[in-house]
Amino acid sequence: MSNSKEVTIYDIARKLNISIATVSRALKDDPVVSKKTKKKIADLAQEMGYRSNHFARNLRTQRTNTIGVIIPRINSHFMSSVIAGIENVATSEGYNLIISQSSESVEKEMAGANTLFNNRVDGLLVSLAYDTESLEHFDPFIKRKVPLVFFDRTAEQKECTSIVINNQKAAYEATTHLISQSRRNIVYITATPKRNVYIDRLQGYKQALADQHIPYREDHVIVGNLSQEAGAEAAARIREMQPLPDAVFVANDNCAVGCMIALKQMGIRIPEDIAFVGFNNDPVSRVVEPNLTTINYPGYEMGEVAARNLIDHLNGSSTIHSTIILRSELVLRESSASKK
Amino acid sequence: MSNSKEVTIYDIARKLNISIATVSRALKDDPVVSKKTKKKIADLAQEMGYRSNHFARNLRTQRTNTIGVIIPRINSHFMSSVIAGIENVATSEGYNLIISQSSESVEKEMAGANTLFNNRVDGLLVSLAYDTESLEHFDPFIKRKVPLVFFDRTAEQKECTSIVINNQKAAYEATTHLISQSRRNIVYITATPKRNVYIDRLQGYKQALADQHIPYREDHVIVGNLSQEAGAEAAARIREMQPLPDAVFVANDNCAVGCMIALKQMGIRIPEDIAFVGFNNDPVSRVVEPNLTTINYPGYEMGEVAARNLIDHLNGSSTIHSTIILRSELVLRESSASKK
DNA sequence: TTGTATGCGTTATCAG
DNA sequence: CTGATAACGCATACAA
Repeated sequence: MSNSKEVTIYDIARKLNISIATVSRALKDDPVVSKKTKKKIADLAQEMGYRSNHFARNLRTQRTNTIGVIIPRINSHFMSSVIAGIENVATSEGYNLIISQSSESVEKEMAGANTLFNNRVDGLLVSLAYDTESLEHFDPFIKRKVPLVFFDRTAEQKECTSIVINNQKAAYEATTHLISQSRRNIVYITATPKRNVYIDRLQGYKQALADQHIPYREDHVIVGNLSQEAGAEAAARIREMQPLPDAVFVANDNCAVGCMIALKQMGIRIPEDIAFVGFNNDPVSRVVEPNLTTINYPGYEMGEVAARNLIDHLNGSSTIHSTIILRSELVLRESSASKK
Repeated sequence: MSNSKEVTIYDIARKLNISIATVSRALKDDPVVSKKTKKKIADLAQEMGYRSNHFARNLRTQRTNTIGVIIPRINSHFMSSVIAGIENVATSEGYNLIISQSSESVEKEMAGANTLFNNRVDGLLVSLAYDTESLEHFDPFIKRKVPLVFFDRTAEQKECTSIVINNQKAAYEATTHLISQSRRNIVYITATPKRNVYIDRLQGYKQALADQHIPYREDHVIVGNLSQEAGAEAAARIREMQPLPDAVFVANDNCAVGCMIALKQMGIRIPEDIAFVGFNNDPVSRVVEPNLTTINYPGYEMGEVAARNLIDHLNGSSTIHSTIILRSELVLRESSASKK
């Protein structure tokens, strides 16, 4: 049993007394080679444990069948769902995935982009770090015509598709919903509004207030990193506000939950005293008490759509959309019920 | 600006009037080439936008600098933490990751193994699907001496390292803790005890009962898929038990939470009527009310250790451990407080 | 310290 | 339908 040497098309050709060209063609299922020899070759390849050498092939064809993914953090419910969706489509289409985390750092994002560039990925899926501003580190891809698809945390970039939800509309609906529950003193907890998602949500919040003739108050916007801890800190600030706000809209369920728990410990009742709406429809939103009203953000689907779009692009079979907007919707739960 | 053609070491050599061998060596920082020429080459490479061709290199060296990962599901808190840990170590060591999800299906696991084999990954990190029994699909790797590291969901396999926690001990402690809180009628919710983790945990549960002279009752073991829904179904069964159990140990926080919520809706008080202990220290365990006592399972660390071990292995710098056991510990919270 | 020559396993071009 | 042969870009044994 010779198990330490790879079998190549040369080995197959030799045994069958034919040329490597024919073997290569047969293995590719090229219609030009006869069914008979094809079968012979396939059988022997199987028997000898042949596996094609991707490197030789890639070296020759200049393609890698690999997709690069750059994301801020892999271990959040939303992002891991996105990845799962991407993986699903990519695998079924014969693409491999190389994943790189930026950990919300521009430097790491640049390093990751560089690595993926050197790996010659066929295409790139990107969700940007919080404070990425310049997109220069993606120039090499653009120059080489490597297709780039942004999702969730996107940026304006010529010739690149973006996959998003309508963040402004979602935030508008969330806020309007709170107002419809007779809340008028509505705090908004968010991350720094630099990135599209946070800019748009803030916009939606403001617009909803304006449409209902409620003055926008800057001191009602609390900026943090949207962690559970940030939620608890926000709770402390809310506690001090005069008068006590009667609603809180949070750009992230996790943070909302941290805030709710902290407020409850202070004896504040939810939703009686303060109503809550979160964002993402993270599993915790159905565990916290009361259950959290939130925006359903279809992560898995977003991953599938992003991967599908990129692959279509690679196959040349894609009309280029500049932006794809997925449906999101408000999920009503107890945390935003009317005041008693 | 010629941006459509890749620059190679030939281009550099030609411009500098030296041989490609020297360029190749300089780029590898081979000590045999003089500092001066090295500098010249590095500068020009930079200026010309040279990037090394991994495929040509891999074709030559027979290494890929790629690690394959096979996991049941990427979108759980535990697994995405593991992946994050793996990614962190792998990237810093210059390895790429190819990730494949089995979705708990043996077939997909086999397909994934096959793909990764064809991709000639240098090494493999695996967490097995629920009901994988035969490990034949990993034979190709073993034959080719591709190192294999199992983590969490492991199996006995010669020459492979396993990274685990002491599941039996953890379950033993959890159960003993419940008994120490004066609970004696303890239900255990688990997945089918086929895979090591579930076999060991069941063993720990039984042992704890035995050591405290509490008879083991088969009808107190509820088997399901450990989802939140399974937890709710388990709650219905628990509700029917005569007498009502006074404690529940669950092999997974998510499922525990589903069960708790369902029981609470039935008017059963936690922990007064029934105490709970979960497993994993998932974020939901700190959100559910009362907060869930659980076993802290260090996912991120497990990912780091697994990747580190594999890479050490690849570098030949590893003493081969057959099993590495990470520390886990019981985290006490309100769900398992003493009866009033 | 540098250069020459060869092969890694494919695919693609041309000729039969 | 099949075969011979030239790239693809790099690393390295051997020579100088």
